[in-house]
Amino acid sequence: MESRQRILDATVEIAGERGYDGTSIAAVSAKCGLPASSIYWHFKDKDDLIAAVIERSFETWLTAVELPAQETGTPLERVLTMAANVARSLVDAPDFLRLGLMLALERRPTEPRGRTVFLQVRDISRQKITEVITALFPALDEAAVDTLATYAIAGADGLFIQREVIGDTVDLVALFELHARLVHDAAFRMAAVAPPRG
Amino acid sequence: MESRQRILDATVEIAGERGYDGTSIAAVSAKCGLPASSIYWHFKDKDDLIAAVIERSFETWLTAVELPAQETGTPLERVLTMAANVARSLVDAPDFLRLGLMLALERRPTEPRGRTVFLQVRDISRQKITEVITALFPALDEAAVDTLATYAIAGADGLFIQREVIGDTVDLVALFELHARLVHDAAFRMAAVAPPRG
Amino acid sequence: MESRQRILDATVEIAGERGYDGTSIAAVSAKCGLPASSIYWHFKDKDDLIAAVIERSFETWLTAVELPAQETGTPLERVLTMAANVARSLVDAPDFLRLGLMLALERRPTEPRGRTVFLQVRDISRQKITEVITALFPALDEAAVDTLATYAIAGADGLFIQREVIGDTVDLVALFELHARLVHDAAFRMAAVAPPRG
Amino acid sequence: MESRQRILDATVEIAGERGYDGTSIAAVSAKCGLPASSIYWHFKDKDDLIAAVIERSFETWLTAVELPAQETGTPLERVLTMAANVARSLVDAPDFLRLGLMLALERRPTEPRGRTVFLQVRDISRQKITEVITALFPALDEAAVDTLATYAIAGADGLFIQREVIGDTVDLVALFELHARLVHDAAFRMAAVAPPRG
DNA sequence: TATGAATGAGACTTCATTCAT
DNA sequence: AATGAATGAAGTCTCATTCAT
Repeated sequence: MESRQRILDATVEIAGERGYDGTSIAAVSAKCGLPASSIYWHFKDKDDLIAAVIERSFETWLTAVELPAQETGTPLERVLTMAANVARSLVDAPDFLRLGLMLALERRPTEPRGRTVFLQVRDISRQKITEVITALFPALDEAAVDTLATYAIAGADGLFIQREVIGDTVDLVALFELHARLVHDAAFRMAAVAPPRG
Repeated sequence: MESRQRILDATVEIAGERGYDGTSIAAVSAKCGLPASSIYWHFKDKDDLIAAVIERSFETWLTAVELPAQETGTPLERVLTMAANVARSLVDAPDFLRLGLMLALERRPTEPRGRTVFLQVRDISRQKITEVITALFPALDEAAVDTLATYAIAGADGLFIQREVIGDTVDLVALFELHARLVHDAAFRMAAVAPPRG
Repeated sequence: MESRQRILDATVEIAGERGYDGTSIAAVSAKCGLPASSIYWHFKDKDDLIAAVIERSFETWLTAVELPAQETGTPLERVLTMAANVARSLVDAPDFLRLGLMLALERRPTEPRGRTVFLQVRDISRQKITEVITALFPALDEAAVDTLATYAIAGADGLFIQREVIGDTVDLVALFELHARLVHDAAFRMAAVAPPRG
Repeated sequence: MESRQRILDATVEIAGERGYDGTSIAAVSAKCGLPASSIYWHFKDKDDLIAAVIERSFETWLTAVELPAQETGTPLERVLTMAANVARSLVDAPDFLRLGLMLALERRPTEPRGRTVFLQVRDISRQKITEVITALFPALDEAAVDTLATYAIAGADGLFIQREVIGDTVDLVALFELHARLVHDAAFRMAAVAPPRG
C-alpha cells in the first residue's frame, strides 16, 4: 500500500523530468528505494506504471483546481478567478502537465497507454471549459464555443511552457488573467454578433 | 556531404516523432541506410546529431516563414499576414517545433545540447516578435511589449500542440488569425492607455 | 554467491593472461557461462570486476604464502625458507602477480581501481618485508632497510617475469634462494658497517 | 618520411602508457595529427606498427646505453659503470622497457609480433651480458653464467618496475649499483669455488 | 604520398522483464 | 507482499581496417 505510493512518487518525478523513454525502471527503483522486481509486483509493466502516474497526478491536480470553483459574479470575474486558480495549480504541481505534454507530443507506432489516458483526462477538462463558456455566453453557437475552448486550452498550455522554459520570471498568474480577459472579450464580441441560438 | 544530409533527414523524422531518448542510432541507421558507425563519422555523438538537427530545421523553418515578410498595410493586416505565414509553416514542417518542445519540456541533469540550441533560436524568434510589436505600437513600454511577446509565443506553441493532439480538424491558420487579432487588440488597448514614450 | 565466484574465476584467468583492456566482458561471459548482463548484477562495471579480482587473488596468495611462516633458525635459514615459499606460491598461482604487474606498468589518465588496489596490497607486502629485515638485522638504519626492501621486491618481480618470459626452464625456487642469499649478505655487511642503532 | 616518425612518436607514447590493447589507431591518429588511413599507408596493420615501435625504441635505447661502453678497470669498476649507464638510460627513455614488459607479460592466443621482437632484442641484451660475465670471470661454467645473467636481468627489470610504481623517490642509479655489486660478488664467489674451465 | 568516407564487428553497459523463493 | 538473481534484447559508441580518389 505504502510502497505503491512511494513508487508513484518516484515515477512522477522522473517521468516529469525525462519523459517516457527517459524513465527507466532502474531509475525509479533507485529513487524509491525498492527493488525493480517490486515495481513489477505493483504494476503490470512500465506502460501501466506511467498510466497510473498520469491518472493519479490528474486527480491531484483536479482537486487542487476545482475546490475553490466559484459560482457568482460577472462572467469576467468568474473567468478571471478560474484562470488564477489554474495558474496557481500549475505552478504548484507542474509534473502532471509537463509529463502529459511530453507524452502528447510523441508519435510512436504503439501509443503508450499513459498518452491515451492523458488525452482522455484532457478531454474532461475541455468538456468543463465548454460548459462554462456555454453557461456564460449562451448566445454562442457550437462552433464558436469549440473555437474558444481550443484557444483557451492552447493559451494555458503555451503559457505553462513559457514558464517551464524561461523560469520563474514569468508571472503565470498575471498572464493567465490576461489570457482569460482576452478569451472573455472574444467571446463577448462573438456572442454580440451571433444570432441568438434556437 | 550527401550522407550527412541523409542522416539528418532520417533523424529529423524520428526525433520529431519520438523525442531524444526515443531516437535510437540504430533506428536512424535503418532509416537512412548507412551503418551506425558511419553516423559517428559525421557526428561526434547522439547529442551532437540532435543538436545539428535542431540547427538545420530551424534554418529551414526560418526561410519558410520569413520570405514573405510584408512591410505595408495597417498593423492588423500585417499581424494577420504574419500569423498566417507562421501557421502555414508549422503545418508544413511540424518536426522542428515538435522536437523542440519535447526537448524544452525535459529537465534532465545534463542538458542535451539540442535543448540549448532550441532555446537559443527560440530567443531569436522572440527578438523578432518584440521588434515587430515595438514598431507597430511605439507607445508601449518595455514591460508591455515583453508581456505581449510572451503571450504571442505562448499562443503559437499552444495552438500548435492542439493541432498535434487533436489532429487536422483544427484549422491552424484560422486559430492563428484569431490569436493575432486578440494580441493586436490587447496591444492597441494597452497603447491607448499608456502614456506616449519619451 | 556461487555465480559471483564463477565470474571471478573466469575473470582472473582471462585478465591474468591479457590485461585490463584485453579482458572483454563478452569473453568473461563466455568462459563463466553467465550472460554479460548477469555480470553487471554482481559488479558495477568492468573496473569494479577487475578490482574485485585483484582483491580476491591477493587474499588467496597471502594465505598460500603465509601459512608456513617460520620463526626459528638463523637469519639466513629463515630468509631462505621465506624465499622458497614465495617462489612456490608464484609458480602455483601466477595470475595475481602477472595481472598486477600489467596494471602497475600502465599509466592511463584515469587509473583503474584495480591498479590502486594492487599497489595497496603490494604495500602491505612491503611492510611485512620491512618488518622481517628489521627483526633480523636490528642494527640497520631506516634508509638501509628501505633500500633492502626495495631490492628484495624488485628481485622477486624480476625473477617472476623471467620465468613468465623464458618458461619453466627457469628454476624459480633456486633463483629466489640465490636472491635471498644475496640480500641476506648485503644486509649482513651493511649491519656490520653501520653503527648500532640508538 | 617525416610522417612515419610522427606516427612512431605518437605510438611509443600511447603504447608505453596503455599497452597493446589500450593503443587504438584513433588515439595514435589524434596524437600525431594524421588521419587513421595515413597510418595504414605507412604500416600494414596495428601489429606492424607496434612491432616497429619496439624495434625503433630498442635501437634508440641501445645507442644510449652502449656509447660509453668502457673496456678498462677492475671487473667491479666495469660492472658498476655498465649498471649506472643502463640505469640512466632507463630513467631517460622508459617507454621501451615499459611497453616491452607489458607485451612480455601478456599471454594471448595469437602473439603480437611486437612481443616476439621484444623477446628477440631482449635476447641480444642477454647475450651481451653473458659475454661480459664470461670475459670477467672465465672460471665460471656455462650454467653459472646463465644463472647470473638471468639474475642480472631480473634485477634490472624489477628495479625499473619499482621506479615506475613508486616514482622518482627511487634512486635507480644507486640501486643498479647495489645490484651490480651483488651480482659481482656472487660471480666472484662462484668463480673461486668452481674448478677452472677446460 | 595521402586522406575522406565508409563499414562490420565488437566494445561496455542498460533495458524491461521474469521467476523461484 | 516482496525480492535477489537472472536474462535476452537493445542501447551508445569505438574498433581495426579498407577503398576510391
